[in-house]
Amino acid sequence: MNKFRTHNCSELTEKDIGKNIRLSGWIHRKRDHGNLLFLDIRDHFGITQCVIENKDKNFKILEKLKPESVILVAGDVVKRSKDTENKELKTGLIEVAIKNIEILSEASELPMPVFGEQEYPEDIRLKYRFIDLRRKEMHENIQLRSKILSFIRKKMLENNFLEFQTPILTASSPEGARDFLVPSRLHPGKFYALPQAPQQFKQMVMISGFDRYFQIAPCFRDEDGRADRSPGEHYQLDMEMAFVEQDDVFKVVEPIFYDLFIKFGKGKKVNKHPFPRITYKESLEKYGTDKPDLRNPIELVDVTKIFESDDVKLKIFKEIIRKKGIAKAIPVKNTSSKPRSFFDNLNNWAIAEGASGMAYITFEKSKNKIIGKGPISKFFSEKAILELIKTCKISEQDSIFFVCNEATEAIKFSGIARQKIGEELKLIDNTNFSFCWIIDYPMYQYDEKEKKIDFSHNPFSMPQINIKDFDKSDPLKILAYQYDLVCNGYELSSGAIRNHIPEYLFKVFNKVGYSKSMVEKNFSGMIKALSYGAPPHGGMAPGIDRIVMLLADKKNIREVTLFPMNQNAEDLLMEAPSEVTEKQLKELNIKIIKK
RNA sequence: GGGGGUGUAGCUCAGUUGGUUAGAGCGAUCGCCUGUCACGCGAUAGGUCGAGGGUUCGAGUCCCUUCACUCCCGCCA
Repeated sequence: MNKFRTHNCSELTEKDIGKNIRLSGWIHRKRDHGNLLFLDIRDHFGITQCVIENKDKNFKILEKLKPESVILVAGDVVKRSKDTENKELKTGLIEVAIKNIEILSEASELPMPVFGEQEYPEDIRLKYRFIDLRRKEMHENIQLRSKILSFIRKKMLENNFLEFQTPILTASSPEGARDFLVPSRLHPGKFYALPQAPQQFKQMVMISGFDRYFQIAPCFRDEDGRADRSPGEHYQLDMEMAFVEQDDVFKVVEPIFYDLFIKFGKGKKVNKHPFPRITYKESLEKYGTDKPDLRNPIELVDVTKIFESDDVKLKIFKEIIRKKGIAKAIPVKNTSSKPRSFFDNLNNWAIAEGASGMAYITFEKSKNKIIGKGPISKFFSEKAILELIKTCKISEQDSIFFVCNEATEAIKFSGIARQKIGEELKLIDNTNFSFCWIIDYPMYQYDEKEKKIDFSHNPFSMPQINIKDFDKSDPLKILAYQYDLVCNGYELSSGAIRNHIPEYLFKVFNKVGYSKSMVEKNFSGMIKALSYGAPPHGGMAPGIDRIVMLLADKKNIREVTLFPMNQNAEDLLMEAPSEVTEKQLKELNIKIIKK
C-alpha cells in the first residue's frame, strides 16, 4: 500500500463512509473555530475537508501550521450532517475526521496566496511560478495544454505522420531572426546556433525519403516578446509532407484544426472546412492586415477615386492622394444615431495611436434626399455622397470613417481602426473561432530602409511561376506558394510549398543579391541535399502556444506556459540569463567586453 | 532602440486644490470562539509612498532624471 495516500483528494464519497483512509496534500485553507478546526486538503485532483477537535494531540500543531504546508492525514471518512454539506465540492457530502497527521513539508509565509481568484503582479507570479501554478486557473490551463498536445499527436499519427526529433545545436544561418549562439569548446571561435525552427531539417527528412513528418518542436529566436509571443523560445507543430501541392496540405490540416477546436473550444463554434482562402492582396484591401479577424463584419473599401474627383473638395486628402497616397473607407452599420462623443472618442484614439486623426461622415434623409452630416460633409457634393454610399454598400443608417495616407500606412491603420471600431461596437462574437487561409503571398517586397528588394517571407518557398519565366518577371509581382493559417486575428501558422530545385533557389536568392556561391556557402547542407533527388514537398508549422492561448481563452501566452520568461527575456525563477565563471569562459575561449 | 500605462504595508487598493501622526481589506502574529466551507470577533506588528534630485514654509501629491514591470511600435524569413 502506498505510504502517503489511499485516496486522492477528490475521490472520497458517501460510499467510503466508515473507511479508515490516508490523504496527502497541501493545506488549502483553514477555518479555526478555536475548539474545532477545519482543514481543506488539496492535491492535483481536488479538495477534501478534514476536521479535528481540540481534544486531539495534533490540534495545536495543525492550528499553527501555515497554509500550503504539505501534510499526510490519516483518519475516518464520516458523513456530514445535511445542513453542513457542501454541494460545490465533489467530496462535499463527507469529511475526514483526523486521527493522525504527519508534516511532510512546512511552508513559509506565502508571497501570494493559492486560494482565491485575485490577480497578482506578473513578476511575483513568475518568481514564484510553482505557487502560481497551484492556483486553479493556471493548473487547468497547463493541463489543457497537455491534453491538446496529446490530441495533436494522436491526430498526426492517425494521418500517417512520423514523429522525429531534430538537432538543438545546429548552424547559424544569415536570414530571419537573430540566433541564440552557443560557443563551441572544441572549435575555438566557432558557434552553434539554436534552431529558429527545424525548417532545413524537416526538408532533409523529406529528401531522406520519409513521406510525412511532424514534431512538437522548440524554436529559438532572440527577438523581443509580445503578449502573444514569448521572447526566446516557443513551440511549433512542425510538419512536412512529400509529393504535395498547397491544397493537399490544407486538406490534411483543416480537419485536424476543426476537430481540435471543437473538442477543446468549450462549446464555441468553429467554421466548417474547407476554410475560406483569402489572397494576401485581398486581405490587405478588405481587412487592412494579413491576419484578419473574420468575426468582425466590417470590410474596408478603397475610396481614393471619390476623393480624387471634383465632387469632393477636401484639400488635405487630395494632397495626400496626389503624392501617391490612398483613401480607405471604414463603413460601419447602424451608427448614424451614435452620439457625437462616439466619433470624437475614435478620433482621439486615432491621434493617440499616432495618426493625424480619423475623419468621418454620417448621413440623413431629408425630403427624399440623402445628405451628409458631420465636420467634413460640406466638402462632398450630392453626387459624391451617393457614390460613397454605393461604393461602400451602405445606407443612410450607417456611417463611414476615413483613413488617408501613404498606401502601406493607410492599409495598416485602417486595419487597426477596423478592429478597434469592431471591439468598440461589440461586433465581435466571442463564441466563434473563425479560421481562414491567407494565400498567394508575394515572394519579395521592397525594403524602403535598405532600398533594395528583400524576401517578404520564407526564401525557401516555391514561386508560383515557371523557372523559365522567372528572370523576365517583375520580382515584386511574383507570388509564392506561401500561406498562413489565421484564426480570430491571430496568425496560427505559416507554411509553404518548398522550392526543391537548386537551380531555382539560386535564381530566387540572386534577386535579393545573394550570389550562387554565397547560397552554397550559407545553405550548403540544403543545397547538397536538394542535388541528389528531392521530392516536391511542403508543410507548415502552427504555433502551439497560440493555439492553447486561443483555446484557453487567454490574451497572454504566459497564461498557458509553464515557466515563461518575462518581456525582457529573463527567467525570474531560475534567474536566467546569469553570469558564468571565468573558468567556464576560458574553456570556451570567450572574453567579455565590458561596455 | 522608441512610445504609452503602472509603481503607496507581504498582497489588492484608497489617499481631495500640495497642509497635522499615510489608511482599508486580505495575509501575518497573539487572544476568544465546536459546524465552518471567503467562518466570526478583538488586539498587535508591518511603510525609504520604486530610487535620486528639484520647486516650496511644507511633497505620496507638482517638475526633472532614473529604475522595475507591463502593453504597443521596431524586430519576429
